[in-house]
Amino acid sequence: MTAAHLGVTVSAPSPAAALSALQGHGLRASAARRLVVEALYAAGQPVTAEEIAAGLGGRLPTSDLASVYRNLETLEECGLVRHFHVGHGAGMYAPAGDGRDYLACERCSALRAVDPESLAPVREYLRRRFGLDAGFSHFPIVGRCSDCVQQEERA
Amino acid sequence: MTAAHLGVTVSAPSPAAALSALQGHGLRASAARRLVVEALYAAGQPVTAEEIAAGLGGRLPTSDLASVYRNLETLEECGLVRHFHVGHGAGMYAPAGDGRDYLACERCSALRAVDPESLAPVREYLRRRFGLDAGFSHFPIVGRCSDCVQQEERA
DNA sequence: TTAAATGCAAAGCTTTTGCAATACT
DNA sequence: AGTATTGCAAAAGCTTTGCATTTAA
Repeated sequence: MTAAHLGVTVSAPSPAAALSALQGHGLRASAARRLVVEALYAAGQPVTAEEIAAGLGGRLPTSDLASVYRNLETLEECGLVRHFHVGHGAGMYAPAGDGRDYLACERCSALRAVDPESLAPVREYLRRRFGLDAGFSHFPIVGRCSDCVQQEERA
Repeated sequence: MTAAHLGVTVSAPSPAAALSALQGHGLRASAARRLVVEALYAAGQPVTAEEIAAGLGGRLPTSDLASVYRNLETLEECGLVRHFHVGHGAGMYAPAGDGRDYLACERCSALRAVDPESLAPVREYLRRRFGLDAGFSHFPIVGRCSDCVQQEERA
């Protein structure tokens, strides 16, 4: 059972801290891993494995996509990374413990970061009414964002 | 712009009615289409394209998977079928206008049908607080069902 | 030194597409 | 008859896996 499977989240405040944490788990801080970690922090928002492998579009060195996936999985098992799924596209990855939840637009794919506390009433309602424990961290709420709703009203 | 794209839902009460509706759209009621429609109604719950193509595991004739996908799309464009996505797996298809929403368990994959009205407070909250128009019909709410929560508490 | 990690290639899974053959109207 | 639809095969998009080679500790 891994950290991620236990729901443990290790809030690493920086790439260096994340790599130290990795080594604390007996894992190596390889170049490929450094790249993944740096990309996640540099992006400032959730990114896909593909974007990481591409060095965030040139800002960082590139890496092999399969290795990126393997390293994201490793980092997630250590509680340093989390990922979630939105719509049909590729999975989105972010540093764990970023203290954010996301709302996704199914039309324009926009991601809106929100305070997890602001979803507490929803979680509470679902728990009480259905016994459903919805975290929204792995499968965020998907809908149409206000911009898209307005656009559709005009049309 | 198709019926489905307009958000129009044509509640066909039976396979025969659905096929009539199809013909009303100038489309043909082919054998392959009949199979898809009958499978959707016979299943009584959302099913995957693969399950339809397999004739619901022997209960019905089989069909080509690519044709099933094409026919599901056609039916959806006529407002006769809807589909939604749960977790990582394949898309789930059901007759449109079944008057149900679903809650999904991310652990055991169970689908729980609920009265759409029972999610109104959640929709209302999301709309007011975030301007998010969440229908939950294409991307249902995902969480851990009560059974799985209990199991985890014991462990 | 040596086990962990990488890079490449190939495969898996769901869904889509091209196209000649078929079947509905 | 004429066109919508089918079935098959191939490909696309995301992710995982096998394996020989490299590299961190």
